[in-house]
Amino acid sequence: MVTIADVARDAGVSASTVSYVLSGKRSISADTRRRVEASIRRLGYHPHAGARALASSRTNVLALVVPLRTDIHVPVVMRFVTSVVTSAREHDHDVLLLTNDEGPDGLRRVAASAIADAILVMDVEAEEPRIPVLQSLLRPVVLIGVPDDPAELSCVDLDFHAAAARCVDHLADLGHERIALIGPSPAVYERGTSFAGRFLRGFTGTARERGLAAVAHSCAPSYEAVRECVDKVLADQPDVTGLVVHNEAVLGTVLSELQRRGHRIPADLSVVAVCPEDMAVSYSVPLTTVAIPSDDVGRLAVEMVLRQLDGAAAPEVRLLSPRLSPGHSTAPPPRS
Amino acid sequence: MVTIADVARDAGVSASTVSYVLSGKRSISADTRRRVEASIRRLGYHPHAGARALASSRTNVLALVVPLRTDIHVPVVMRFVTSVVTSAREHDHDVLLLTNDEGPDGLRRVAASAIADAILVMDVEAEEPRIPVLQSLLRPVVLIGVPDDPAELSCVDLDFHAAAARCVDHLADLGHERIALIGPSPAVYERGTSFAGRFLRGFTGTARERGLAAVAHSCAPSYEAVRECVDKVLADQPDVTGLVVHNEAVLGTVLSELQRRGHRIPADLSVVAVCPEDMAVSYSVPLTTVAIPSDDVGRLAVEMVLRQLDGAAAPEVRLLSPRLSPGHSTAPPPRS
DNA sequence: TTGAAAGCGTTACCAT
DNA sequence: ATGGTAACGCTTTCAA
Repeated sequence: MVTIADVARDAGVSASTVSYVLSGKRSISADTRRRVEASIRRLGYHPHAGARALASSRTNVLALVVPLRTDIHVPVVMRFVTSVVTSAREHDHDVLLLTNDEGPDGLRRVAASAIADAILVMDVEAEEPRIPVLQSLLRPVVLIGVPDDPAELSCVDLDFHAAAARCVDHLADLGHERIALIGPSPAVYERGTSFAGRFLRGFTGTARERGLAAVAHSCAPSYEAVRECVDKVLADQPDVTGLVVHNEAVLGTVLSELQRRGHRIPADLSVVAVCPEDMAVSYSVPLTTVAIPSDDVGRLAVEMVLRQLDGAAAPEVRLLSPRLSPGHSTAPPPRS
Repeated sequence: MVTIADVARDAGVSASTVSYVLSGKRSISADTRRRVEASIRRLGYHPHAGARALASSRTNVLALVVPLRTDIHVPVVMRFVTSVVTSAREHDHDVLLLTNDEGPDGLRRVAASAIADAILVMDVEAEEPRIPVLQSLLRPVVLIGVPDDPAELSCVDLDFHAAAARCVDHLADLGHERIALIGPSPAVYERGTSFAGRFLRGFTGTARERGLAAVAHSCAPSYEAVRECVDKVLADQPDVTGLVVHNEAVLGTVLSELQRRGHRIPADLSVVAVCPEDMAVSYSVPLTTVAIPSDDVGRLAVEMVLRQLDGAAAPEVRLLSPRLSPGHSTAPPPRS
């Protein structure tokens, strides 16, 4: 193994000088810097991560807790993961993948063993049970999602309440009076997943404010569930003209099913989808969309947690404003 | 921070004894062991990962290189990832998530910095360009997928050639004479993804052996592509009675599209799907399936790499035998 | 069965 | 602007 001592010898300087060249924590003469950098390249030197961690109490690793649940839409999860990994690498950090099956002990282990410097948590619930553990870790934490009581933990997410409002407003502005929401799987609501409740409240609240008749149903990701759900929507809201779909997993199936039943989009029925931007393009009709900005959220999560590590930031809650991109799936309601 | 010295003092033993209690590398009297373990629990001691890595040159971390591509089906990728993480934890290892955007340097960095002990690589191509780097790392590597020339690297995957043969045999045994394959996205073939070519060769080869007329088409994951692909299949093989779908992303769309066009499954057309087991259950017809055993593959990958780390194993190529689970989507062909 | 002590490769403080 | 040298917390050899 090539060590810092090898580089130092090769460059004719001391080990500490090599270290300082690498960290930039003190000024180095141009000449010395060049020689050291040349030696580093020539020898193919890479600092030993463990030694570094031991000496500096910094691992340059971020732990990311991902959900293993099957009721959450995997492609969406993966977008967040990708964004976090990419952003982390841009800041010279690596990402350790954690799941929840170890429970609180897993978090304690990672934090106490100094395997990672900080923790990012996905799949946050309204009454997030992990908050006490996370607070006890003495390490920066960022939740991707916003619990009812963040309790001094940083959070970042799309403002799902505003996102729902945006959807409803869009439909209301077009003149729709009877609208419906197809939301996430019942399982997602049942365990109180934070974004689902926030969106639902935004939907019903705004509908009430705008004087619209509104119904909401959850929908499991199976063909039968979609059919039942569409049945229920049409039963509860017989002359529905506006539909909000906040469920990436069933979006395609919902659209086919509606078309199968003879509803033309948007002539008979306007549809607004809530999903990552690039997901909305793969359907026959270009959808009117409120985007889930997974890239921004992931990047912000990383930046927030790194700022905390630098001691330069207090915990904060960041809700990203929704943006609605008009497509061809919404139009004024049909005159009846 | 609680150190091994704290535990040693608390238990009235030396630090080395605590270390040996933890590692089990020498015998400890029952009494000492109890006292040490009690102290560990009471103080909440967790060994410092960096210190450990430095002293033992073992990080207990496995690096996993995942594809960021969008042409590969994300839920399938995630199943492998999940399986790897779970298995790794069962063997007291953590998983570091790597992507390919750093290129070969990323692999060198991770290996040379001793951030991870070994590397698992997903999304393997037939002419895998990463093989030279991987060989140069001096660390155990397991490829999840099999390149044309593994060159002394360990590999594990479903035997896709045999899997295709199994599909064709099943249809041939039922009496089908004209069959078709809907394979992965063109992009997957173009970059020579290992499993795609192996499956395709198994398909055409076995069809020839069995004397069946066979056509094969790739299919991008969009509604239009599916329609075109189905068109092409029906044009090239007008009286097709057996269809193999090796493309999780379009499976549902293909089924709907066929039904929309009046093909009853399996009365008019038998369909065999190649996909993870649990994916096959979410359709209206329970599908005849050749399962992609992501759990087994991920677990084996971890076990193989750990065995190499223990020095107890040479590189090996493991191809898992396919298993066909009969569903209600295949039947004898209609009499014409 | 246990203890003492020498590393492991960095960082960062104290000098100069 | 640079060098020397204690840490950092653990593993493992050598001794007893």
